Amino acid sequence: MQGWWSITTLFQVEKVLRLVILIYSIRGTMSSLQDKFTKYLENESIFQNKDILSNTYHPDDILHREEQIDELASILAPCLKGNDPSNVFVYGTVGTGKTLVTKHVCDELLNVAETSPSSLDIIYINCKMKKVADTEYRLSAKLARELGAEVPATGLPTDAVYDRFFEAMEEKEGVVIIVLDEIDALVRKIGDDFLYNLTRINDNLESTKVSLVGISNDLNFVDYIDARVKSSLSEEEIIFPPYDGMELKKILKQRCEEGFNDDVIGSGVISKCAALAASEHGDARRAIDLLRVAGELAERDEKNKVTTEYVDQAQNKIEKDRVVEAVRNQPKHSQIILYTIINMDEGEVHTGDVYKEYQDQARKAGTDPLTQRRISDLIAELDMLGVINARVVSKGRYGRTRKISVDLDSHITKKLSNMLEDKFYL
DNA sequence: AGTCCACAGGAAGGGCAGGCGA
DNA sequence: TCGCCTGCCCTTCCTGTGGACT
Repeated sequence: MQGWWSITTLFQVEKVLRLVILIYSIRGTMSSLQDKFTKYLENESIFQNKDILSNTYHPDDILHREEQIDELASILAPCLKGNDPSNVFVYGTVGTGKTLVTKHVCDELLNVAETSPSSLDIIYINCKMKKVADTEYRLSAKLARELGAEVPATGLPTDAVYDRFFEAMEEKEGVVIIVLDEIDALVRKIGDDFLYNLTRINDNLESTKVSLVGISNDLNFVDYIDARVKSSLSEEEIIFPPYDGMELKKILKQRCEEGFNDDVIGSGVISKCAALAASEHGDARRAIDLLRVAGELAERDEKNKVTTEYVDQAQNKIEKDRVVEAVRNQPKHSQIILYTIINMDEGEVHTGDVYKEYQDQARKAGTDPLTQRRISDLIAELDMLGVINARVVSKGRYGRTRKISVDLDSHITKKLSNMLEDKFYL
């Protein structure tokens, strides 16, 4: 028999102590969490109705878009008498109210159509949504499903899916309006053949009439589609100009009145949000985001007033969240490349240098490196995402390459680097 | 003016997984 | 079960590019 202070006993004592500490720390954390939640419940929220500050909220009164609403309504009105309206192409930069106005007019149309003799169906598709309109198969399957047909996620020949879509369309016996939001993304992914077929669909249908509403952020989009599609799609065009600072202020004021409690918004907050958003192409979505996030940050600090300092913090937070989320959703090798670029620490680097370094990092992460061709595409994708800045340059007889740099704040790159380091044990 | 470099980027196709229909 | 079809990720092969160098 060993003495009281034998090694085994010491280990046992240590284990018991660790357990006691763990229990106490868990109990401590739980009680502090409970305190936090209780305090949160006790504090009065600065928000009256936070949903109003969300981008999915549809206000009854859409400010500064009366002209566009009226125009779109006039174009689509013939469908109430069973006639096919002209195709419409709606365009304007991000956050100018295109989708909001289109949905608003469509909702009103459906309301009135309930009492009209002819049948009306409206299909709304956001072509930028992943797994929805990134292939011909998926888009035609989505349209067919919206019309009530059953189409499997894969397995059928594309022609068969087209057939089901046409059959479902024919069965409607009325007017169908197809709204394709972010239509430029659709064309970039699958070309304009599908769009051509859609614009010609009325030639092949007997009892149903179809009208297309295309919505695009890209003002030059129509320049790179087939001329026949262009003339057909752009029978009518509605342009959404960016909001100016004053218009944004009115929109924000409207949302503040309904979204926040009285006297919560400090002086200069609305003006600052409006000014920041106006400098980014008059983006109302951005302005509302800034306001909401500023409110959330103030509430987190247990303050009952949103000040301009919180708007600055909100601006940083939105940018940081956007980048981190975008990177988190990237494939493994894109993340390793980004980690490589961030840590090369040379300001601007070239594709060849990045590739050499990436090969080492990929092996460290326990994976086989991809080919340079594939990496070239992944670098281009990161550039498209706005995470890095990559521009093609010629170095004369030393070749053509991309100059790559990270175009982000140092605290964001640090956060990304740590996140990727932990993930891949680099 | 011609050559050369180091890629960019298009096209074609392989391999795999998932799903359908006979 | 098997053949066929899809999407996705990737490789291989190839042509094109633009400016420094000769």
